[in-house]
Amino acid sequence: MGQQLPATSYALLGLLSFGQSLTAYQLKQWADASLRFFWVAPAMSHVYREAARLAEEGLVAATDARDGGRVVRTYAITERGRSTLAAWVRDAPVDFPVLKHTVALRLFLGHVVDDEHTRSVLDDYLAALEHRLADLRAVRDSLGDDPAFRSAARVADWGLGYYAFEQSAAREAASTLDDAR
Amino acid sequence: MGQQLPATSYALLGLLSFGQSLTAYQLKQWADASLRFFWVAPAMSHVYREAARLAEEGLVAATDARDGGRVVRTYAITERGRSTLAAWVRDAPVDFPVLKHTVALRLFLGHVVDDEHTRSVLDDYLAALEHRLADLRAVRDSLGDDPAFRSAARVADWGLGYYAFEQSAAREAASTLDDAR
DNA sequence: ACAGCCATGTAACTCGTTACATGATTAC
DNA sequence: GTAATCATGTAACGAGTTACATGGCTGT
Repeated sequence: MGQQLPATSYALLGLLSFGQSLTAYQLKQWADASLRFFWVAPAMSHVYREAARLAEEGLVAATDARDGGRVVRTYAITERGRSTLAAWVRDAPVDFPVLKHTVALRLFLGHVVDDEHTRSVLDDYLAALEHRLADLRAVRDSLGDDPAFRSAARVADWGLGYYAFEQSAAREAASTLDDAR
Repeated sequence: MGQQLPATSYALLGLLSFGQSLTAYQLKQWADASLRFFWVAPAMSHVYREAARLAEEGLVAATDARDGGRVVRTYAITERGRSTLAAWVRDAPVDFPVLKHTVALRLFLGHVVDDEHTRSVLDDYLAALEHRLADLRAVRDSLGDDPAFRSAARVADWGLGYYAFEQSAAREAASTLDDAR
């Protein structure tokens, strides 16, 4: 009956709160397609460990099914899981987002290299942003205005705004670099 | 001659690249005042460990001075440290920022609670943002337009823009919650 | 005298990663 | 047949945290 799980556990538990039962493998896929935009996408082995822990805590129920020659383990959220999750979403104190922004760190240390190098880091970042933005846009489109995914859609919109901001900030930083010459 | 250090090591090494020698304690203070806005602020004990490692690698040089009855260990970046840092800033592949955004996660899971609870999470977040923004604004002001801190100032501006974006995104999310009623 | 900050670390632990290992199913 | 994907895990490690422990200096 351990409480106060790490946030990643709640994140995975949360993926099971949308109604479907999922295998650890599928959980990882959903994490890559959704959590990744505002949270860390946990490694496969991490997902297996977390799923096992949630099952131990009784927050999810595991069902083994035989699919031909192999056994597939599927997880479903339990009543207790649902209420534990709700309590966390409702009552946890807000904690401030943590950013691990390597590009910003390298910009911060720009004085140790020539500006053209920093400039090219920003260009690479802008290219990477383009890809992420396309991925997220696809996710957002798939959510549509289905009321079941309204909360997810809100976060997707937030993410789209964030990426757009990152683009403009990177472009702005690049232009101040160009001005400096 | 270990290479490819974790980014946090480069971050701390980078704090020593601004010209001053610092104790581990001061390193922690500088990290809290600067890195914190776009990177994790490492725990005190973490800083001590990293400082020791950097010294072992020859990237920083430690000097012990006697200050009355106690010994104070001060770190300065070495030539090798400076070139290692520059090589990382210049040549490391861009890696995409990772966000650990608990508020977004809770918004994502909004369907498990009543909207008013999600709404209050957003309000708490807006209040926290206000504080952060004030802190960062003070940092930004202290940098002025001193050319020695031009790169740092660019990142501070980026951060200010980010917090402003977060405010507008949180307000927007809050207003779609209100509309839903 | 006492509080609060400066200063330095160690120990134990958790989170999260990469590497390793295995094997069944599906599509070409 | 063979490659890709589905599926499940273990082992070893590294990053980062909190708790613990110590003691000097500084201001009131």
